[in-house]
Amino acid sequence: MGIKYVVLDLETSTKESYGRIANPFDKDNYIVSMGLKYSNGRRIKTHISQEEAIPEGDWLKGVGAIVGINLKFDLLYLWRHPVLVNFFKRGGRIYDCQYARYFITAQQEKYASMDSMANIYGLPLKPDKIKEYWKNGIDTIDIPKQELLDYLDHDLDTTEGIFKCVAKEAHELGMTAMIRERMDSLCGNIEMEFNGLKVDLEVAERNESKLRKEIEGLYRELEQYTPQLPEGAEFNWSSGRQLSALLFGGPIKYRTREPKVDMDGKPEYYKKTVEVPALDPHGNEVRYKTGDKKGQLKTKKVKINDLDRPKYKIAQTEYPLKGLTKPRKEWELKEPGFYKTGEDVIKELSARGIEVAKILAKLKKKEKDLSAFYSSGMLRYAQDGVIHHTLNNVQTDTGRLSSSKPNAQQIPRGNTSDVREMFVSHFEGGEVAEVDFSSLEVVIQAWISKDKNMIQNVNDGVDFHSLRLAAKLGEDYDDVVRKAKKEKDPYYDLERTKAKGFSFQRAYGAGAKAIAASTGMSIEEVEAFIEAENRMYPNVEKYNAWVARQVDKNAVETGTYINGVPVKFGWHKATTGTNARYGFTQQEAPDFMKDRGVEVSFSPTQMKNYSIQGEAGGVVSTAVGMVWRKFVETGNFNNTALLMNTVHDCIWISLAKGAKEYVIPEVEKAMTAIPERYKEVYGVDVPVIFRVESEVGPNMKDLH
DNA sequence: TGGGTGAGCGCC
DNA sequence: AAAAGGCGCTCACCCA
Repeated sequence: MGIKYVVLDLETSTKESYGRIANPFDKDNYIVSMGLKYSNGRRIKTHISQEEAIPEGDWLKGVGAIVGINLKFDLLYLWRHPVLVNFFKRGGRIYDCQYARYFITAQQEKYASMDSMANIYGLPLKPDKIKEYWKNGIDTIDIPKQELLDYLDHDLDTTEGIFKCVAKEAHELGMTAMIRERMDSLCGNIEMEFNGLKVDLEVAERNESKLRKEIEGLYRELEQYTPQLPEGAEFNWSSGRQLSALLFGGPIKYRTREPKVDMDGKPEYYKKTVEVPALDPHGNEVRYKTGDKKGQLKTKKVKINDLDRPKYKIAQTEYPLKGLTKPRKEWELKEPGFYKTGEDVIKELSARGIEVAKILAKLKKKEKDLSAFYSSGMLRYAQDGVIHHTLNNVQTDTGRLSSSKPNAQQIPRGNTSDVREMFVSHFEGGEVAEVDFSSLEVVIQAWISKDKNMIQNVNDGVDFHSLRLAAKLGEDYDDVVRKAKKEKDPYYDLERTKAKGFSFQRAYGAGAKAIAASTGMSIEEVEAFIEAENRMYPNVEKYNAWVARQVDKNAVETGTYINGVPVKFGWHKATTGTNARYGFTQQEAPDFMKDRGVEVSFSPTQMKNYSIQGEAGGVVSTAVGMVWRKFVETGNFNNTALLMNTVHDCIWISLAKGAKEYVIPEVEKAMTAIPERYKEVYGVDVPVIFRVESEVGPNMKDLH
């Protein structure tokens, strides 16, 4: 008879490094105590002071699932332990109560703690005493053994209690299957963090110094444009406000150090202590008459002004600049008199023929790369040439992952910078790969809206940008594709690019005005696109309206207020069979709504977007889970491949030489098997096809 | 000096 | 008629 589950909890040393508390990748951290509570009631507790921290033998024998809270933390300490590896190999699963709680609350409860959940479910809270030890900087190892083990017992019992409550709630909400899928995906994420991103430090260093030289060159070009400022002020090209003043006129604020003077106008100094001869009342030196120091000069200590260290005061001074051109009104910042100096603004100024703007455009991109992605940024997380990023699984409103310390989901794309060149294979002479879902958001939009035409178009593999253009122009799709893509007819090429901009923003729920503003199209032109879109895919609008109705129907007051009006929270369920939920909190209404007496409202753009983003996240999550299982089953393809990262619609893999031949097809097979998987897990028919594109290369920049 | 905020920008 | 979605990081700037 198998054991249904075991509750797992570790107490570890708590050294923080590389942005991680109790960093599992730090050689100095270790397991102090390990607790296991099996569903049959048996317990195992260890303590490093008396035995091995990890029990002997197969402590997961016959176990179905490991239960815990924020299991990623504990499992990273045990990730390559043979007992755990074998457990997964024979189909073992995990159940992270924090992750489950996140989903049953429509992603509203992020990082739910044991205490917060114990509170909700009426279970005993953690004893404060142990927390006090940690708070006072006591190492885990120095906490009295029995106290720590009692604490561990408490955690095991409470976790088990929480598990039962969360699982019950999930079941009642029809979310058991979805949560089960997500747990395999979480394992995939743990594997990715464990392996991390492998960095070629030589390439990193080379590219960084190249970038520094380029930036220096651009600064030299900027010199002739640097305004003359008074003594003590230095113009800072990376300050938005100073740039605004240079371009559009305004004050340069700067600090000066001025000598501090006393009430009489005399300069003040820091004091120093000196020894001076002690004098008798007549002003003569005094010598010791007896004792060890007999005959020596008597001295005393006095404080005098240290003339080397005058006191300064910091004064805030302003110097006005005339400006080079007129700003647009819409560029104005909250702080009056200052204007945006971002990419869009710089672009327009370049178009106006302002030379300095052209240099600035290049400089900004390079400075961003340097500060965010090289030694002062992302690269400082490299531990022995590996960046162990954190994939946050309980962070977003939509159920997507986020990444931090560092954020490995915002590394510049290969065509815009060299940053990706430093990311290489974990295997000597190996390769890296990125496998993407093709146009995932459009596929999901078609699926969740159940729009027949859109589904048809997705499955036919049409070029949506050309199709949208064709619909707008009232021309034949095939003609447009030919002219825009094959013949590269300048007009059609440009128009298709515009349609592309439209597509992305439409997926985010943007309105005509916003799309017009950012694409440079006229409002009429955008509206023509929207009309064509609504004619082609009528169900999308219907779906959006349905979402809004559901959210309204499920709305309850939150207990908070905006301008005295109660704020509501509403939600809707996914239409894909996952039973995922998407939650929305009312926000302060825009002015035109307020004019009609509406103070707070749900954001239509959020309501249009969350389920697209979230269900896409669900698909990727399922894929990561399946792919991870394949890696487990094959022992990382006999140790020739490693999962590295995932970025919303793709998976990154490290490959040994030659491994792509057998690894990539398996990954593609798993990712394109979403319909079969959803049928099996949720019992639903998925109407859309999932396509993937794989790219392989020596590094993440040069992929083909 | 350290925390919070806004702007800007990297990814999807 | 009317609302451009989700993240995390760095910098400048302000304030305590």
